Amino acid sequence: MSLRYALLAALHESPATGYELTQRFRHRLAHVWNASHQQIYRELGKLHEEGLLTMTEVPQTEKPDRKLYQVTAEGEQDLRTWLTRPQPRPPTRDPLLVKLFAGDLLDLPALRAEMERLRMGWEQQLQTFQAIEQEHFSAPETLPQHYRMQHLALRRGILGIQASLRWLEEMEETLDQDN
Amino acid sequence: MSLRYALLAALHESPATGYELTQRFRHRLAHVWNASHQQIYRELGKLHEEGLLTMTEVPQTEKPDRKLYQVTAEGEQDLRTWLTRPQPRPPTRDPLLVKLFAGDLLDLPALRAEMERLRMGWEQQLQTFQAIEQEHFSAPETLPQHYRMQHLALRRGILGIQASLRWLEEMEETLDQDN
DNA sequence: CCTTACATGTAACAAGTTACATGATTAG
DNA sequence: CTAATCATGTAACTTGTTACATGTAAGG
Repeated sequence: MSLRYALLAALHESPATGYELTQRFRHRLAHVWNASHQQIYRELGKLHEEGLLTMTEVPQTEKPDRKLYQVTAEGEQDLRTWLTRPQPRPPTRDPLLVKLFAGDLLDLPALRAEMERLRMGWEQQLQTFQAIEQEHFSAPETLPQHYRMQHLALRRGILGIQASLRWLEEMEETLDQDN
Repeated sequence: MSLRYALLAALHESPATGYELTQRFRHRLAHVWNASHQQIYRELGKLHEEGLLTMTEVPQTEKPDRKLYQVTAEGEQDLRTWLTRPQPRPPTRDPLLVKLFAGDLLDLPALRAEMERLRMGWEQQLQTFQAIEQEHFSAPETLPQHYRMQHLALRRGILGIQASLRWLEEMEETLDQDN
């Protein structure tokens, strides 16, 4: 349900094509809402049908035409209404934690390898996030509300990853004791 | 895909009915893998068809018969194999973070109210988790591996919530500056 | 030569949600 | 009288994933 509102919010920031939105979701929105290009194109189609978006075809030579979407007044109103409604918090579904419940069936070397891969991934993502923070949000007080809110979303990502890394350390300690 | 393995792991711990599994998922597995009773019954049916579980009907008077499921050798092997394969980390999809990207359309009073509700929910869950930790995991070194792994999953939940609460504080500060 | 970026999709399937259905017993 | 616990499900729908499809241009 939230995908449509994520799209409306992203398009409210600035009009875009499905392709551009896919990039935004992959990069700036990776720590907020995940969506593949298939989902995005499908949802854009629906939103357009329902009159929440306008679509303008921008012809190109030698490439498929770009389809530029913008939020309509109705779309903005829909988003506004959604924003006032309390949203459920996302359910937890983590395959790695599932593994921990398999007890003695666990393959410890494989688990350690997986943890190591995870750690590298998280550390890299943390660096990316911190670089963005330095570049765009180094003086938060001076920023307009719009950007401060985005900064808060990024902070969430950073704090989450830091907690994950601390947890990994705890895990490694426990596994070392076990041996 | 992981739901089936969560079920196999839970049933490996001890055989159970769909109803009992639903309770476990709601309580002990809430911070690991979420699933509703409909999903659980459906998946148990499939797993049984595929021969990964055996099912024994236990007659009861005046109530529907209980269907007790147990993992077969094949099921255990399937779980073992899955455990050695690296799993993707769960994608992020958080409606509250989506809201932060709506910029000037955000309804700040509604946001504050939502944060307050969230905070209460998290604090309560944290207390629950910490109570479980004290009761079952106060001397982690002395526990068998099986329980130590479950403790690690719980630690993940605790660290995650603590990070969430710290983030909420940051948010409140920012909103207060804004006014 | 191969991959990445650009730019759009369709089709089939798997997973997750919401609503509905039944029926006894116990606790407040 | 009402709600919760026990115990099972079906049906319809929405969301998310995976695989396939097309075609150019630029960079290493």
